[in-house]
Amino acid sequence: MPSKAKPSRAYHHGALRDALLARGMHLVEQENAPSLGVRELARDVGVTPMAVYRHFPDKADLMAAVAKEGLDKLAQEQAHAFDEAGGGFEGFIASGRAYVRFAIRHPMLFRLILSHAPKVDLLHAPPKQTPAAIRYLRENARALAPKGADAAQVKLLALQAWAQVHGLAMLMLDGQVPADDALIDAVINGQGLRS
Amino acid sequence: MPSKAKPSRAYHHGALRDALLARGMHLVEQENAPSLGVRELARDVGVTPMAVYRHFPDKADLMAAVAKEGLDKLAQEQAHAFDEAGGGFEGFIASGRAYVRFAIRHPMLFRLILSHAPKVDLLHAPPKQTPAAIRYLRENARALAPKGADAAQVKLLALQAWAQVHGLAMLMLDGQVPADDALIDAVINGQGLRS
DNA sequence: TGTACATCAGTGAACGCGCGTTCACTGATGTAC
DNA sequence: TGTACATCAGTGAACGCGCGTTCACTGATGTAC
Repeated sequence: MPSKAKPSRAYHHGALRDALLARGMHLVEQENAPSLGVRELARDVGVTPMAVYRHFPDKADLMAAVAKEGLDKLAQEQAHAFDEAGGGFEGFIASGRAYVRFAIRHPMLFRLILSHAPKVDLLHAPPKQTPAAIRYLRENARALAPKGADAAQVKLLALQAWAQVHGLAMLMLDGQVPADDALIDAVINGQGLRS
Repeated sequence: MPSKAKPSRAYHHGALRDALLARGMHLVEQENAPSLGVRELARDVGVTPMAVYRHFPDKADLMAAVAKEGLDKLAQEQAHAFDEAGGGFEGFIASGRAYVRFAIRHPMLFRLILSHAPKVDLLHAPPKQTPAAIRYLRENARALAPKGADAAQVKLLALQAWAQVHGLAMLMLDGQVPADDALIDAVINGQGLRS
């Protein structure tokens, strides 16, 4: 009883959409290729390339969806690191370290997030429109800003912190700086190296 | 008098190599595509794709050559900004600003430099092996480090400065932060925004 | 409860594209005798 | 000084690949009467 033609409708109710996103996340977390392909993803899920187009208008839209999930995951990991460190300044440092480590562990996803996630004007966008990761960064900056700092100063502090960890992450991703945990700590908390 | 077959040997003595590099730089400075293609470059220079392979073993080697030139150019612009600002701390700030502006003005070249230029371990490589841009960064850090700082602390300071400006550059390139001159200054010199 | 039919998520084949790279070649240049 | 020849920088055509996307279709599912 050979089944030449596979039965269609293996997924119901947008379940294939979920599967595409889940496998997409998985691939993008594991690989370090320049980009995730529509055909590649379809192959991985076990479906025709065209099936993807039932759920996403085009490749860019699919990428944006994966990037959004990735951004949420990054925010979660940062929040977790913050809590585990007991919050406060130590928590802030820990969340920065989590950011860099996330980038190193998932280079392709990290780049995807930066290139495809919704752009946010950190300095002017209202809180409602910012993704969790950014809102989180801002809140931390506000809590740690010197007393009497105005809103603009807080936002600038947040941006400086972001630029610092982001730059370190990118330099390590591009192999310009060794991806060394001790080095991450040293750069982020500003203390000199012990060696 | 139609000339069907173009005369070969239009370039002499590695002149085509120079032309390829020059036009490659030009293209890579102007465009913002993900990558420069062998065929694209050959087309631009007015030569068969295969002619490129007389001078470069493969695409990666060609890219590395362009990246190296780009890195030198970046270093020159930084040095120029440093001198124009009168050196010292102001010069250091100015060279950081020049770094970010270079990235914004030449996104593709900047990315190419980061991905294809020779990797350098900023913290451990001997000066002879470091490109001018990195040596320059180190010298600045040394000059500005607090008195009594040891070598490791100076190198860490250099890395922190690099991460700061590099992160800002990347965030602006990816559209996560507006590419605003006032913002660059504010982030780099650490003062609060005036607005 | 049974039947007719619209919906819609999938298939399978193909298009057109540009890429990096290979192969065999051509014809001008420089050199040795 | 003239001729024979090796060198070598280019040409032109083709290969094989994977991509995003189109088109026409099929067949199972859910719904209305």
